[in-house]
Amino acid sequence: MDDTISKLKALADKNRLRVFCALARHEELCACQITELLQVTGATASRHLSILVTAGLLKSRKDGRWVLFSLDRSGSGFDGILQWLNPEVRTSLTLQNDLDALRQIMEAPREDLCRKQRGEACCPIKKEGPHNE
Amino acid sequence: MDDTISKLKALADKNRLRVFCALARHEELCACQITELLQVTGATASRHLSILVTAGLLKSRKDGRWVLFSLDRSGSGFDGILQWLNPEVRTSLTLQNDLDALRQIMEAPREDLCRKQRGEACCPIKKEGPHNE
DNA sequence: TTTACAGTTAGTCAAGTAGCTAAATATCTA
DNA sequence: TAGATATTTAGCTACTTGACTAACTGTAAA
Repeated sequence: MDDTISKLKALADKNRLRVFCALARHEELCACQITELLQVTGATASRHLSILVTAGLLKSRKDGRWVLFSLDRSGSGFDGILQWLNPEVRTSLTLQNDLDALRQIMEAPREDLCRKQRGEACCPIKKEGPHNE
Repeated sequence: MDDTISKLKALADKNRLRVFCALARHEELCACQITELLQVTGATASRHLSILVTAGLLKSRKDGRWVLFSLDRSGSGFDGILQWLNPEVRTSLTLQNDLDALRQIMEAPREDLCRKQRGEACCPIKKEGPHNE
């Protein structure tokens, strides 16, 4: 039961749900891409990611100096989660905007993306747009 | 999306998850039965119930001086939630114990149950048992 | 072997939340 | 109507959590 509650808690946060849904559409994303998507500090993104990994919802692998995250589909009840959330991904404006943003984030090489993440904004990501729901 | 997060937040609490799972097996329960199940004050139970109702997971109806709660199956993605949680209900010791406790709680008439909920314990509910998981 | 940089961990703060008691709001019964 | 009782609301306290900055740990390139 504690396991289930961990999963629910992990998903019961807007930023973490955004990450999870983004990974339902993109096989793998690195930490800096997720940081860029959420528009939070790298530390904050890292914390969210570790919560999702600990809950058994994501898994990660190292690739040189990058860490790549993806859904961990092995967990029990995982299909139920996806079945529940899939309509959400299709209809939520926030999540749709995320997919648009991700498309642009992934166009830039990761090196460029991360270059000045702890300085000024680096990437010409179109912000704004219909974002209320 | 906020709607989904509300549901996730509502379920991401042990006591509320217990209530939800109890109602997945018993069509209707009144507030005092749930209070007895959770072993918290009536005020605390009421708070949890209102969170579940606000999230659209439960609905309630008045029956005289009692308020009866049941699952609100009309919400989008509700089946996904149940599909996710069903294995949990079958395997969690806590939830199995809850079902045992409920059987006894429902044997007593509600009047007896509630009579001294704000005094000493009223009902011979067998506590203890295998409760670790 | 420096230097740069991707990512994590530690520490802090503000906001949110679960529990309680006490008080308020129905509803039934004598 | 008065009193008992079922539930909710209000107010408090302790704990949790999401955000940040700063410091630390790898890894890769100059």
